Amino acid sequence: MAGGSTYHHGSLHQVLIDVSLDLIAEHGLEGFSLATAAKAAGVSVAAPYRHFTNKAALLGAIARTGYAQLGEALREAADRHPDDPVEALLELGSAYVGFVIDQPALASVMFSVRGRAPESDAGLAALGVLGDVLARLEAAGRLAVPLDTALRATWSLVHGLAVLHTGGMRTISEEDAPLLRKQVLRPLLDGMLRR
Amino acid sequence: MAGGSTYHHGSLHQVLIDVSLDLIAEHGLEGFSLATAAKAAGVSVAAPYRHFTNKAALLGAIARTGYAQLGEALREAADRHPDDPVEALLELGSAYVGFVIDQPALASVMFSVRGRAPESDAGLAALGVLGDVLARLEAAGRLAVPLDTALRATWSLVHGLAVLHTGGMRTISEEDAPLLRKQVLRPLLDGMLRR
DNA sequence: ACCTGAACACCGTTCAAGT
DNA sequence: ACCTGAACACCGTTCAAGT
Repeated sequence: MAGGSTYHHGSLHQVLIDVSLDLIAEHGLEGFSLATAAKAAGVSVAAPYRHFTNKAALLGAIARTGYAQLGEALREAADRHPDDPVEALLELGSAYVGFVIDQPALASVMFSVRGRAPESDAGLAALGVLGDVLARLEAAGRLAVPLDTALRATWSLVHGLAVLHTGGMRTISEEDAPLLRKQVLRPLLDGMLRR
Repeated sequence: MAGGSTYHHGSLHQVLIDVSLDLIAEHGLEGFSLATAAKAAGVSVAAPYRHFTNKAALLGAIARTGYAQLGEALREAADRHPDDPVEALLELGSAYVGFVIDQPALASVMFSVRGRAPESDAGLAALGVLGDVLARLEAAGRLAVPLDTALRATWSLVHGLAVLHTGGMRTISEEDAPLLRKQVLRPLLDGMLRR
């Protein structure tokens, strides 16, 4: 009772997120339980309910941080080619696939289940980076299809690559990043562009 | 005891598969339990274990039937254009997306979790149809990238379209099948082809 | 957005026992 | 690839009670 008790450590919210990602990395999303997360955080099974309304809310919070990180990664990638939107688009695709491959646990939460995330602000912001690059292409008269179609097509392609990889399908792997660009992203996305 | 007792009805295996798909369609894969499937089939919770080693095995069996159906659908699609592999490829892509959109419960099982299915014979057979069409394109000197790269790229694109749609993202929907072909599949897959 | 302990309903799985 | 009933461990969630 005297002095700085750690009884309320005040950061359980974040601790639960961190600990959950570790557990999901180790046992997969299926094998993840709120009970083990609570135990790993050193609190009772009921404690998480002070910070998240339920298990789905915890996973939703994790997904939102994931989309924030993804958005940052995509923005950095796009900014690497401020005056060449075609290169920026390829960089974006590589970054998307790379993010998912580098953070499979986080990605599994982001991409799991019903409307988990792209509907969140962070999810929309991440997509917005792609939309901006495509808008630049459209402004330059280089889009051969409507902008929103281009967005969905691009997103689908990189999402499919990432998801099949995560699911154990050896699509194009980390070491093959240049191959991914040259043999997949460049030819397919080129098809969407006017020369 | 006399005559045709239905006590052992002998088809519990199939009944469980059917009933499970109904339940998954209604409550999603998350909300699906072996216990409710057993109840819906009119047997005790332990009965399914005579037919499937565990819940994962039941879902695996469902996934395999799904891949068999998908393979059939893809074969039919490809056969619609026996002498035009480019058209066959587009038809294949449409069929893949259409299958997932038409059977979301089945697709959610097929595409869930760890190595559920493409490793199965049925899964490989389904992919084989795509491989055959691409091999015809290669033989005609029309592939601009290696065959296995083309396979993974094509699969990724249609899988991404399907998966984002299932996840609630309005990609290109049922009514937009011609749009899907003209504005997504044709331009992007064209990029993979030599003219 | 405080944490614990106890409780409840539900689920996956096993096992002895019954046809 | 027989089915049931009972049991166990585990999990999500709630709630009264404690700091």
